[in-house]
Amino acid sequence: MARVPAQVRRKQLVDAAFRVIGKEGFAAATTRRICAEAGASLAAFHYCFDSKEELLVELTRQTQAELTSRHAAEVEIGGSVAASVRATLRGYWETVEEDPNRESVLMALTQHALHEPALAGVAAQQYVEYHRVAQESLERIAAACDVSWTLPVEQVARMLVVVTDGVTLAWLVDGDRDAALTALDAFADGLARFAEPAH
Amino acid sequence: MARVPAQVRRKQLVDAAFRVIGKEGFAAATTRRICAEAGASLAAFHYCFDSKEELLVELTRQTQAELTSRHAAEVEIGGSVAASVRATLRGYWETVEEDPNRESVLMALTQHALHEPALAGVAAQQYVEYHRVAQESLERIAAACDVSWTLPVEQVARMLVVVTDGVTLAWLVDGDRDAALTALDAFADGLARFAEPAH
DNA sequence: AAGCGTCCGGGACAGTTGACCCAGAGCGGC
DNA sequence: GCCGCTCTGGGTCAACTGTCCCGGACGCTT
Repeated sequence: MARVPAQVRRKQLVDAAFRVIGKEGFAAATTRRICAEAGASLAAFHYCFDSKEELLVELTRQTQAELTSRHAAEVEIGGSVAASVRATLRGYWETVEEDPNRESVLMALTQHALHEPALAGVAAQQYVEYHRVAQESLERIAAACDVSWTLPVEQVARMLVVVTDGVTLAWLVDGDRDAALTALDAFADGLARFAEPAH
Repeated sequence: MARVPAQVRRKQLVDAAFRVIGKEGFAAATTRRICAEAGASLAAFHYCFDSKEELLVELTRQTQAELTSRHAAEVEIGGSVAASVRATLRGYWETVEEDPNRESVLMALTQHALHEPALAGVAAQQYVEYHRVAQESLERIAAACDVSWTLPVEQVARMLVVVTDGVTLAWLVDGDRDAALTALDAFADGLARFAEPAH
């Protein structure tokens, strides 16, 4: 087997875990399965990580970081508020379709974190981050379209996250892409009505 | 140990599994842990169920049945559309708060089902059922308030489910009850705007 | 070429898991 | 009483889990 620096090996293992969970579910992500996917040995695993838990924490952080970094990517904003919200939501959807497993993995990790004290903080922080990114998007929209939100912006941000999570969950279950996009657009219109011309 | 008819034992085991998953997560739901919670022996388990999987299927069905039966419970409808949608969503929220674990369990089961061919159908059907119940509620509202939906009702139904799922998921993670209720109300107002006076 | 820290291979460990088995206890009907 | 069905106790099984260890291979520095 190739000789690889520990830090590179770490990333290989994290990526392998991501693939395994996405393809076969959280329960399938045993140390052996992950190592096989990464083309590494068990010894390499425990050389790089003190425990499986440590791998999981790293995986959660990395997956979340990837997601929010894409969210932050620029989407064309301007014109009507509805169009801007729509573009934002569609931007999110692109990241989902780009790697359909990412959301599946994130849900599994969240689910796991709810009952694992060591991960609880990570999951909660993950959500704080989501809300922050959503809020930023909304503030950019308000500035670009010269409107203000009739509800506290944190509240609209939470609604945005609710929509993305809910739509994604439904899509994971029934795989109805068209319905997901339609719902996303309709919600965009709905949310846009919480904006009024800035005075 | 008490001598119990097999059918009663089945229900005891299903209920026990529900409690274990709710309290300690899906991974903790081993046959032994479930039996301990139910006060039964492993032999009793395999006398009642051919396999653990069978227990899981039964659990999914039962949990889902409980949920939808509560949904169908009457909520005061009438007055404005917004008030009716709000009452509907708040009715849902009551069932969540009544047993906070139910949603947690349902999410775990859904997550599990996504990667377990034997359960895949169950999860998908569960969602079909949700949409059906949501659609019924919307149609009752339309009739009671003498309005019609400006979007296909199946579409609004999906949005309703998206909202409940999304709000619930966020709440499971951060436990912010007030934010959940606020979001629910705001979404109710938003959804109500997809109604127009019947002509 | 020698030495040394970094990394890996294979094997082993104790613990846990789902599943199973069989002898026998309880209880209703004959 | 006895029979037969339903249920239970305790034990066993192979498979799998996360973790650990030790000897040795690599490749850089000197």
